[in-house]
Amino acid sequence: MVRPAKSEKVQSVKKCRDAEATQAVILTAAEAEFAQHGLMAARTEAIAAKTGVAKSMIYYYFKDKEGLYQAVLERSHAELLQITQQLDLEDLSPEAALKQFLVALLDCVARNPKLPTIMFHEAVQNQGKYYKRSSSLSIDTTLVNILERGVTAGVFRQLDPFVSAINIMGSCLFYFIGAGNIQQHPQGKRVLSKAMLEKHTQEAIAFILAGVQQSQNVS
Amino acid sequence: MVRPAKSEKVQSVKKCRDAEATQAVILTAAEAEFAQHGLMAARTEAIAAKTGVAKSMIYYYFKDKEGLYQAVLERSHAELLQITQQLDLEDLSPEAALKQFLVALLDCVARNPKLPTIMFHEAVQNQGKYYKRSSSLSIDTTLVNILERGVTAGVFRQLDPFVSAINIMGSCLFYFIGAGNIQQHPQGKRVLSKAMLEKHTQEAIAFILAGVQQSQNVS
DNA sequence: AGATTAATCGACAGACTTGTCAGTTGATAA
DNA sequence: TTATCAACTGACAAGTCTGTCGATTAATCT
Repeated sequence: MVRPAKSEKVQSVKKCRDAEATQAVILTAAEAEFAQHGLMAARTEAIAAKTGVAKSMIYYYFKDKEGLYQAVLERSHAELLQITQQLDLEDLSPEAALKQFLVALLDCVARNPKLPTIMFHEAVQNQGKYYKRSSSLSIDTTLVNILERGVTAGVFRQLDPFVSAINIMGSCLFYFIGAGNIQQHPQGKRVLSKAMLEKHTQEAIAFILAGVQQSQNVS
Repeated sequence: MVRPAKSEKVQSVKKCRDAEATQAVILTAAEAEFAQHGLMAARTEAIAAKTGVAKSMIYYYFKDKEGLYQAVLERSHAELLQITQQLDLEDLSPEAALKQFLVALLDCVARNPKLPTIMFHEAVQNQGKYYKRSSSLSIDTTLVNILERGVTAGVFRQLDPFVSAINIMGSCLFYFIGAGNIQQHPQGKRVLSKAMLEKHTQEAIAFILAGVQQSQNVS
């Protein structure tokens, strides 16, 4: 789908009728709409209104609402998919692997804060119909594997890798899902501000690493 | 809203036309539909189809879709609200209070596994419009308070109570949000089976308690 | 400059949804 | 038994939403 450079000169002048730019703004607007409402409740008219281009452009470029939805899904998952795939954790200790994994995951979602919400909608409403099996599954199994290794090696406590993987993902992603709703920031900082995103990353990593280790005093 | 016993004899014979029973089945069907789709994407026709009664009954008893939605919200939050309010944690140590809180919360959502999903939809789609401020807020501040006490007392590590409260809630609730989507159970057990719910409760409590404590080896 | 094609728009047809209403049926009470 | 009323139904009016189509405009090529 890469457009062949139709002429040698790269014109950086802002074009009025730029197919790629139009598709991009539609995708961005659609991402916001789908993140908030999900596939069914999203309104193509609302998406069009946010872009400034006519509603028919959606159908011109993406066939129908479903096509647009899939495009949004693919675009927003691309980075996560790529990052988790190029992660090579086999040689690391379970603790180091877990930390590495969390850093990558949290960094990725901090840059795509709408991703968790989109994933949620997809999972709940469409029961993952639009996931062939790609991202979220592979990401989950990666985490399960790390946990299994750690338990076997005795460096993690006797946790259930499957359930714990879900709970860990919850610690990482829940923040973003609720973000739109949470008004009460600690000292007036916006939840998705750079400072708060960094804080959340730190907190989540510390919390999770502590959570998987042997607790010192079992009461 | 308690119906006054219209006659002394309590008739346990199954009535064909029972207003309360009809409302109850509508509410239950609506709970499922709203949990999966949220307010906008929920279809009154789909709700009616699940109940077996005519669609117009929804409007007869609940005025409109929004009225039904609010009724569902109130009914599904009632228990959580009541449980968290009658929790008296002031006199307990931070650890004991946290454990107590988690037991109550997890027990409640295990009995109402659709609640987290409904909360999620309400938060994301409607930005909490239908929460006056009731349940989820008070529950969150309760947890923040416990964490603050624990940090001040030095029994918890130097965590950010606000962010950590969200992450903890994520550990507790995320399991239920994804439940409909997760097929792969560890040994073939269904995610919402009694055994798995109990396992999740145990795992979440152990994970969270370990997560808030000082980690033994700070690498 | 004129022709060609891709990008864009606005209006609209068709389908789907909500909410209403007039009428029917079963329970209760006189 | 009959009257009355609440519970209930199916058909439909009105509104909303998706997706299409012919017309229009900007860029590109010759």
